[in-house]
Amino acid sequence: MDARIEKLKQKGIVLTIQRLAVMEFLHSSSSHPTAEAIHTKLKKKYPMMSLATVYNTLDMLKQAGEIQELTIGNAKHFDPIPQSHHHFYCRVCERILDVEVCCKIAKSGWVDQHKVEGVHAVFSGVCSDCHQRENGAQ
Amino acid sequence: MDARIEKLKQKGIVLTIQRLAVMEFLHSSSSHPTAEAIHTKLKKKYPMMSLATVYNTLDMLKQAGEIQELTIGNAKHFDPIPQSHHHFYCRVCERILDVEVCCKIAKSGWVDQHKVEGVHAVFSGVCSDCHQRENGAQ
DNA sequence: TATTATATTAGAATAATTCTTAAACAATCA
DNA sequence: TGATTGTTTAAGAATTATTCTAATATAATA
Repeated sequence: MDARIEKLKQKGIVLTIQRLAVMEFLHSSSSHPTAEAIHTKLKKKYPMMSLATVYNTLDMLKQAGEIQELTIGNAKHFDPIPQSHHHFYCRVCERILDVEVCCKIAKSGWVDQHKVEGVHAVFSGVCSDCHQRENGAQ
Repeated sequence: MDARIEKLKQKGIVLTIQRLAVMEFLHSSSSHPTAEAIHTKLKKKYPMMSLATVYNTLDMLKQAGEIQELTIGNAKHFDPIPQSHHHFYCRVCERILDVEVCCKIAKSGWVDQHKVEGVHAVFSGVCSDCHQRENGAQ
């Protein structure tokens, strides 16, 4: 966490309680929360925390290249890992999880004559936790 | 088009001018328009056409499995091909195009111990048209 | 500590989508 | 064909997610 704070300081970004709280929460969570979810959670600890501040902070972190925004389903989710990677949406627990796979097509640089600069895949199905819960006892 | 109309009739769906217009427009367009874009276009031919009707019709077609909804960027786009396939977003012309590739990872059925039921990839970069325009003359 | 610039809050504003309700329409039946 | 019935439409109200506004609070710096 300290390394991240240092990095933001060097970029000339003012560090506030609210900003640190949003950053810390994002990094402690593995399910890629929405702005609303972040606000709901943080309001318990910091009752004055405004939803607008959560949006502002997320936007600032995005601009600074510290996080990325994912549009999955109907909501915007925030991912503390800014590097491009793929995701898995579990239809049972509705969490969004990181997956570590590499798209060979994107790596080649071309798809159907189009020049590829990036790719984001969202897999969907049943995550390992939910699958184990459903089938493990049998 | 007639086959599609027949299919909807068999599903007990009432066919109206508005619904046919939305269907026809979607199938004639290759760039996966938003509800707003469909409405704007159709209003020229049918001035009474309501945006709510466009949304209703798209929702109905989605429920009927005739189209699919794509959330790409900040907007919802509609795709007349309901079968799962992947897309390419061109950052120059901002169109969304179909690409025909197969994800081997999804095909295997598993990713990082999660059970995969589907996958949707969005490639981004410069489409072949724009790339040719930019580099073709050199 | 005083200054200055930036961030925060609360609530207003906006945009996309959905809901509501009376009127219009399509399908069915007599 | 005409009446009936249930469904769809249009217009605008309502809702939801997000962004903007402006006064106050806070952080960094001198």
